[in-house]
Amino acid sequence: MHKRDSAARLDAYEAVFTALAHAARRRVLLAVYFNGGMMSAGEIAGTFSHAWQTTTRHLQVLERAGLLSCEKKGRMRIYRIEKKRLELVKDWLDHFFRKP
Amino acid sequence: MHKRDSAARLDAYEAVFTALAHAARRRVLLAVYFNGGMMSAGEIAGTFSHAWQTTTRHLQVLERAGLLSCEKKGRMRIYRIEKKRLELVKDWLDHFFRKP
DNA sequence: CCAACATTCAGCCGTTACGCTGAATGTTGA
DNA sequence: TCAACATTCAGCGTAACGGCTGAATGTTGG
Repeated sequence: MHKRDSAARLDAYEAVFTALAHAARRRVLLAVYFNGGMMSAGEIAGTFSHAWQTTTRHLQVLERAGLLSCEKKGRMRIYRIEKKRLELVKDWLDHFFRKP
Repeated sequence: MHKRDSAARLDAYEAVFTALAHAARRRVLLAVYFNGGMMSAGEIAGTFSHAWQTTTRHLQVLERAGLLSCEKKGRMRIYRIEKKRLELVKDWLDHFFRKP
């Protein structure tokens, strides 16, 4: 199980850091967070000037990375921020800041 | 000065998150850190299986992002980790974890 | 001075990222 | 039922990324 877990963790790092690499996706996370942690795809797309189809793809990247989860609510999709997943980044950083 | 500072900060985020987006570059930072914070380009390249010219480019990305600094020492180049710059990531994360 | 060495520079090349647009899907309200 | 709406899917072009290789640069020891 060790091997699997650490492999999974490596993939998780990969997904999370890749997701955070784009300014638009970082902005999405901030927007959702400061909107109370939940926002519909349309609201999110509305905060950007580029085509909402483009935002859709960013949302998918964030969801695949586990940084957003989404729930269908009628004809709209509500995205929720997954703060826990952001802690992966914290964990990685702690390699450098942890006291000996 | 406010405008300039915040613009610079945005660029800094961009550079840092982009640099961290690649597993090889994250590995470089960890390697340097656990080697006492300093390592020559050759030593770093030695920890990878791909051509060292490829590592060179990764090192440049990290240096441009301010995550590594480098000092010429004779015929070798010593890279030092810039922990302070890593704190930018911490700062960004704190948006989500700061107590109200 | 010169050969060996440490490293970078320049350019090729296949793959992926990200913007766009034009459908398609699925849901709601009248 | 049907039109309006919210959202995603599929495909296209361009630009960037990351691997490679073949030089070029600069430094050292003998």
